[in-house]
Amino acid sequence: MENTRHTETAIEETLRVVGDRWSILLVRAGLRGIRRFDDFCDDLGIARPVLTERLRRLVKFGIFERRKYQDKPVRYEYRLTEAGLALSPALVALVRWSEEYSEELSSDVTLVHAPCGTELEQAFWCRSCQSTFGPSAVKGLTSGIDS
Amino acid sequence: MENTRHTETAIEETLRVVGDRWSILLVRAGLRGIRRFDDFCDDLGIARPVLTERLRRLVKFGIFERRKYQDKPVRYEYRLTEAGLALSPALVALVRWSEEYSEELSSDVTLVHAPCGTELEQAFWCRSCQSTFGPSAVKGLTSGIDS
DNA sequence: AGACTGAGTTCGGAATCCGAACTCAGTAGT
DNA sequence: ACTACTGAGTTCGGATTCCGAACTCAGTCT
Repeated sequence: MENTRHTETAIEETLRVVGDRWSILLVRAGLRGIRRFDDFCDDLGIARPVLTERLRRLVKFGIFERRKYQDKPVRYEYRLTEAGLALSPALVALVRWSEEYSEELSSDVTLVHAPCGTELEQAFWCRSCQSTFGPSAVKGLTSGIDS
Repeated sequence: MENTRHTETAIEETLRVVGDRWSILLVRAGLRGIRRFDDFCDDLGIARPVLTERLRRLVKFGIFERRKYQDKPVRYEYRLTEAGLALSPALVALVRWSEEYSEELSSDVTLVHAPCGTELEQAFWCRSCQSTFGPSAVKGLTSGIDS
């Protein structure tokens, strides 16, 4: 059995940035087109000081970009960067999980394939095999899951 | 523009369970085969009282199962349930994101397609079109993202 | 002049987090 | 029988983070 002691892996690092109660929600709000401080604030119900700090951090890590959109009174808005948009697969995975496993509470918008309206599934894609596959065929993720 | 006021959507609910600094890491440890209290504890470096509370919560929400594995001194371990395993796509998405966008720090194990060893990609799958597609073709996720 | 807007800051108190030390039942060694 | 050890937690006090409510500050609108 190999030893994976505490060398601060990449996901650990990532989750230190994005793994709190608000960050993913902020990304989602960003995807929904929200850009301004007050809008984030009352869409999510996040406390203002926390929002300030969270946005600053997400900007620092390149997930949002703070952009001036007006001069007269200087005003800034927050937009997702490419890296921020790239979090959408993770978000989709979470949305799908909640649809499937969180019985309680209102169901969200069901995600569909835009061209045809079919509910989507999520898969991994192997470029060289030209095929899709599920989590159990991913090496490096699990180890010794039986029952 | 529609109004998505505060009706506590499914992801919000989900992130209240899983969206803290430790829960996803615990799921990942579970996937790596870790099951016992002390092992979680020193694999992740999480404080004991926090681990206790977190595991209790994850059990309550059906992500882990607390199972007795010994009687003499009664001992319990924690195993991922089906719902817990179903979080792996989200985890994979995060791992892939960190590989791609978190330059700093040691890179993790690269995830590969087990049969052939090719680095995997993640995609959405439309059963009716029999094709894969990316986030931009998902309706219900974004709205008005331009640049 | 007075009210309003947007993007924050500044409070004080409440909830969480942390590490270190302790508990408790049983087992192993001498 | 005495001591040490194991695993799964609890109990502490102190540090950090969170929260809502109220405030600021520049500029605009009426």
